[in-house]
Amino acid sequence: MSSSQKSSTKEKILIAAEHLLAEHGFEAVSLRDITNTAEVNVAAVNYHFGSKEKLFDAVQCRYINPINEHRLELLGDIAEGGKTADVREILDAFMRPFLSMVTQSELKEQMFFKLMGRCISDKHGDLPEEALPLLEKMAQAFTEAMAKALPELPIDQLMWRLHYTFGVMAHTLIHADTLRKLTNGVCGEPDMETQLKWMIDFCHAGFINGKSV
Amino acid sequence: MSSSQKSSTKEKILIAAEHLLAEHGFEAVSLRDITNTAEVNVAAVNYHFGSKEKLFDAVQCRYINPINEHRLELLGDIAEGGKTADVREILDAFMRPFLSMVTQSELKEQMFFKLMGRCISDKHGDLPEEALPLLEKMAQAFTEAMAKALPELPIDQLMWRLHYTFGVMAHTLIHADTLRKLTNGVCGEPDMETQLKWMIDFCHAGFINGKSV
DNA sequence: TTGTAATTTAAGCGATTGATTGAATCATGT
DNA sequence: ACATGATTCAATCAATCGCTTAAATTACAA
Repeated sequence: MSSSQKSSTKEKILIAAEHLLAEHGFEAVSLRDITNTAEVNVAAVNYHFGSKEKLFDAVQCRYINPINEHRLELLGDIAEGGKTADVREILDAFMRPFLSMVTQSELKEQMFFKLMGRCISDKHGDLPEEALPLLEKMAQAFTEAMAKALPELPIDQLMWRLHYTFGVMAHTLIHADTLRKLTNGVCGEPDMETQLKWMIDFCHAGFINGKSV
Repeated sequence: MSSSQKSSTKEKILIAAEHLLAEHGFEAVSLRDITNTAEVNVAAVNYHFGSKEKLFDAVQCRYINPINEHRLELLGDIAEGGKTADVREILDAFMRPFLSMVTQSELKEQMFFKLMGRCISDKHGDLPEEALPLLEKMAQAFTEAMAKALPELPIDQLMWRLHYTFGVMAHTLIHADTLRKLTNGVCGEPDMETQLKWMIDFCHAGFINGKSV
């Protein structure tokens, strides 16, 4: 029963897939790459998941759905009683669940970030069906909260800025180590909390854009 | 001699590859996808380019190198005589060459943006060798210019903010139409100049982050 | 026109892809 | 011990992958 006792074939596949998809992306990994890493038979994937595509869906849903639930939960907390949430609080509620989730996953920090970044950027955005309803609900809730916090900002600009925020997160998650290599380490190794603060600072400034907080 | 007269096999391949790579990404397109679209023989790719990988390199270099040259040129203009360039000017010099290039390419606007975005995000950053020296020169020049414009900003934070700026651009380029679909058109259809201004506004605010301009 | 090089073509190479099969093995309850 | 269902296995499928070959075709200079 204990998960640490021995991992089932299904979990071994999931874990191997997570690592390989994070490292090489969704298009570049074959079933045999995964089953060799997981040290299981090729047929096990189709037995346990039905197809390669459904395995990928499972990998994505494993973290995306809990993260979006956590986002809605945090947003609900800061907006309780109908009070208007602060822009910074909203951005924090949007980004922080990634950091909470990384401690729960069995993936190394960087691996987890890259995997999440790929869920956003790879496969030109076709997330699994099981993730879409919650995702849209989350997107709508954050759009509304942000519109309430910035009532003067036109809705189209607001949406594009949310889009930019998504871009900052995705690019940072995927290419963090690329930046480290490119700059010979000058960019430092900020811990997760610092990384989060910097991203929120950047996007917060971009959202309020000169106006007073 | 005239390019409009008839396109050579080599150019037909390049054009087909540009469209398909923009639409589906670098990992998901096969040689036969390209040659079928271009209406040429499969062997033509290896005859004219040497390999699939070198064809992809050629597709990327076709626009990336001129864009980076244009960036350095614009940055040189605004920093001439040793004067310190403004943050907004630097961001403009960084982003604008994309817009200048789209009018020169034979690709539709959205296609071109998606292709450029994929050059940044796909293949976990392994750009062709022929593009790297100029890219690094450009990156260093913009880092220095930005450091001069924001002397109080620690170098590591500055680099991360440049990284965020890259993310805003890449994500916007690739997923512009995704946003349009997701929001049922509420996000509008801003023209290129507006799109550029909005991105620069967002990143500019993120860079100066509350400090006076 | 003839000779030579450049280009295009159809056919096929070995390797790998996702998926399937039926038999072997394992686990579990009676 | 036996039966039953769940799981794993080696073997193999057709399809597609990037790439190569040798012959046919074209372009062009002498």
